[in-house]
Amino acid sequence: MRIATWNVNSVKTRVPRLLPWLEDRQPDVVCLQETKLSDEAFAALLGDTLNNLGYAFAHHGHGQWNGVAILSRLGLDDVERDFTGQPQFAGKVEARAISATCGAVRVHSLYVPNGREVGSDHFDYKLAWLDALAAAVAAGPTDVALCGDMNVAPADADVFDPAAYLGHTHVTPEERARIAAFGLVDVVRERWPQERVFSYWDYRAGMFHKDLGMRIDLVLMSRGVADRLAAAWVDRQARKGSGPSDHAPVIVDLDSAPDGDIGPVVPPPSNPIRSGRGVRLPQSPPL
DNA sequence: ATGGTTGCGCTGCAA
Repeated sequence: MRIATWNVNSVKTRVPRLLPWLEDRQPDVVCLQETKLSDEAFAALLGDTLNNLGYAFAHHGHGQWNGVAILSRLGLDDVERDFTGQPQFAGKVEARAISATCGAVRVHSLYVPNGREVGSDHFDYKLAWLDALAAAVAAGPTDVALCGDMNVAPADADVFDPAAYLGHTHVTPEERARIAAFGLVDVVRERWPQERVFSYWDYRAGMFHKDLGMRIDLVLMSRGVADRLAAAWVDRQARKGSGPSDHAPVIVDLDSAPDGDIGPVVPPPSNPIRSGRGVRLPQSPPL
């Protein structure tokens, strides 16, 4: 089971990158963020194409800003738009969260508020949003994957220069405490504990070329799901070339569930992180 | 090449 998450920064603009990427990477479940479309526009743009590729999909968007989706060819059940207690901003619940059950895992596609400036109304909104999400997830199924643009770098190693971010959002103790409070496994960092691995690079000033980025697109899994990990990596190829998003996809492969309800039963390896079993693409270093 | 970029949507804001 291959799960991917990608902030595409406008799915309409990104169609020429998204469709070849789906063909190349063959993800079973895809979480998209910043689609910037209404549900109707998303269905009109991609509905037939996705169905022909074997994906069911659920989209949640109001157009122009935000917008999230889940694509799945392993089932897409009990779709929920927003989450219980989701805070509003400027009097509105924004389209930043959608969840569904795919292959016995409760999958969330999330676009956490940016926060803008530390101490701003938007920053308070970000913290409240993460608190409410944690409560909602805790009340839900045990086997869970939070996927998306969390807009938080969990540790100093997740930014190119911690000093450059002092006083900025994405790195404050308050934001990092919210990520830790989920009590979930950050699977890319667990798999690559010492590597320089980013998922976002500003478009400006040649930041990607110089590999000056941040790791803010995360896959956070409950322990039982993370124990099935076969691979976890950032697909930097998707950030290269013409017309990329400013974010790269994160791709996670899971071995079959112990109950064998997805494909053949495979006993869990004694060390699933290092075994490399089930890898369908080379475990290239994240650079 | 005297250059912070891109997307949305039409003016400047959000990221």
